[in-house]
Amino acid sequence: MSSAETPHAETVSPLPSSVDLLVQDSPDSSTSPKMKLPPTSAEERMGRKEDTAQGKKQIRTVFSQTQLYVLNDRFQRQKYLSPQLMQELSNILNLSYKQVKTWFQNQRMKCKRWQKNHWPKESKSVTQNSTAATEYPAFYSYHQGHLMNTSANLPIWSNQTSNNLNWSN
DNA sequence: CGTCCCTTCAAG
DNA sequence: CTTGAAGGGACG
Repeated sequence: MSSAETPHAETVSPLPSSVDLLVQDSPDSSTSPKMKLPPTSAEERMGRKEDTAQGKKQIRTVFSQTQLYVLNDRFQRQKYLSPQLMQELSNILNLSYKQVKTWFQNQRMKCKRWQKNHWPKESKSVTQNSTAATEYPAFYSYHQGHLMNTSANLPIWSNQTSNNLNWSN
C-alpha cells in the first residue's frame, strides 16, 4: 500500500466510457515498427519497485501520447488549473492527481525556461549555435484532421467555455 | 494545502 | 548530453 495518491483509490472511474479516448497517432516514424498501444491507451507501468532493491529508486514515467495531448491542450489555455479540474483530468487520463499536478508544474518551469533562453536575446543574432536548439513550443502539431468529437463523452470542459473559477479551497 | 525552484535519477 | 517525471525544501 502506501500509495499516497488520492486516497479514494483509483476506482476505475465512475465514467465507463471516458476510459478510451482518442488513441491514435502514429506516424510511427522512427525506429519502432510496432508500437504497442492497443486497447487501453497508456503505457504507464510504474511504481513497481519490487524485486531486488528495496531502496526506492525513481522511475521515469513516460506518459502516452493521448495523455500528453490532453495535458498540453489544457496547459496552452490555462497554466493553472483548479484542484478539482486536475482531479477530473487525472481520472479521465487515468493518472494520479499528483502526477497531473507535477506535470503542470514541470511545464510551467519549462515555459519559463524557454522564455529566458529565447526571448531575452536582446536583439542579437538568433543563430547562436547549432546546439542549444532546445525544443521550441511545438504544441499543437499532432493531428491532421479533426478530433475531439467527444463532446458527448466528456462533460468536463466541453461545457461552456470557461465557466466558474473556483478559488475556494 | 499549492506553488516555486533545484536536484535527483532514469530512459532516449 | 539531453529530456522529463518525480523528490524535497522553501515560501504563502
